[in-house]
Amino acid sequence: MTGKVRRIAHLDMDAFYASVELLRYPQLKGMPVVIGGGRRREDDLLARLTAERPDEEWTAQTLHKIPLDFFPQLSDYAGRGVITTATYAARQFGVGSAMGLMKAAKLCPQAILLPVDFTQYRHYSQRFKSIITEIAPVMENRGVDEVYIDFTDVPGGQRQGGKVLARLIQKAIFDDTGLTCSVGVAPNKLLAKMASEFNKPNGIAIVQEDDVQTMIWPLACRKINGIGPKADEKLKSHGIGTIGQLAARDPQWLEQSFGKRTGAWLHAAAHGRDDRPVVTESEPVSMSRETTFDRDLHALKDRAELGALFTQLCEQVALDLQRKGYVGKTIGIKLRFDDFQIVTRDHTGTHYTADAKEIRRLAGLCLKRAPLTKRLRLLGVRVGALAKEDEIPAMSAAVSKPAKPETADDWTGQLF
DNA sequence: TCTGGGGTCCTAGGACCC
DNA sequence: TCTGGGGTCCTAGGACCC
Repeated sequence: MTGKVRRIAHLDMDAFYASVELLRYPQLKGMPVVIGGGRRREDDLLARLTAERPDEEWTAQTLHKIPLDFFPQLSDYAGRGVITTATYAARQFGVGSAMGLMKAAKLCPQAILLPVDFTQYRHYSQRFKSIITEIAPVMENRGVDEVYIDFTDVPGGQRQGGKVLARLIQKAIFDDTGLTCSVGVAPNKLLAKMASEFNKPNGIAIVQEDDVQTMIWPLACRKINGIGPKADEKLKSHGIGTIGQLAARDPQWLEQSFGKRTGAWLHAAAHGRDDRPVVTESEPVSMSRETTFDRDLHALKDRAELGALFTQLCEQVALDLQRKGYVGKTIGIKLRFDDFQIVTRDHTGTHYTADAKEIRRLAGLCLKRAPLTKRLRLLGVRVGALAKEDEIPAMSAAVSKPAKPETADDWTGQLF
């Protein structure tokens, strides 16, 4: 028997949000459907339902019972927002993730627009992940619909390069949830991630060390997880379009052009090298809440509205922290102006807190340091430098002194 | 009628300490 | 009256990912 080799899988649920919605509304099968529009859409829906079907009581918890004919077609929708997921039928029309709803409406006006229902998606997320860990315990979370799995020491994980185990997991997930996924198995996370895209949907792809030249080098650099639009553009400006072209460049030249660290990483990635482990546990670094307004707001003219929203965001972040048992030391704000410029301000305090009023007070101080001449499109509140509530570092043991009430006047009370 | 929300990590300069 | 490094923390911005 030959020795074990490292086998890492990347598993990606197919059109996850949309597929979960299809479980709820099977009659949508084969039809173009997009999910998106943000949370406010839920509120709008609830308001409409309450108005138009008053005989039933509608809350966020009963949202999943909304009759299908309540949802608009894209052509009837007027509002801000982007697509989170599109069904494969909708993708045929060229619509896809992160596309603005207005643009999508032009490409596929007949698509049904469903609001996001995170509660439901989280439920299915936990289900498919627990199925995986029962079979292969070393799993790393990559958001709600993706994981890495270490196949190396799992029984059967070496057979046919991982194909047998991948198929077993696929089947177990489908039998339990009715959802399909795509799996790539390779010597490391970098290659596994790329491989999982090869045979979507409901596919499996196996990449071996020797396959890098034939299977990876023809791909665009953008397929490397970590090369985004900016890096891709820069690579193209140097005549580098494919991973093979990147691999052919002198590593010294890469380090000179992209910086020591990035250059070395680019070189390694292009050769399919990556030794990052599969990490099963991690602590959160920050928690935040942000919201894009229905219309751009003015710091002074819309002061009351902004002040109320600001307080609400602080309360939501505080609740998130408390629910998960965290406290934080750095409080920050984020503003997006009407021209899409983003500004952040933060402040690291002397003690940890998860108290809404204290967060509100410190975020208010941050706000006073931010420029507020342009109209605002988005407002966010963030708490960072987190610690577990029951494991606060001894040096700064003082926790969340409740904020003084006088702070309430806030929203730029100082300005102008 | 362009462009969500929640994250992580990196960089770079300045403060401050030894 | 001159001129060090190294290390860490903080802040702001930006790239990138799901």
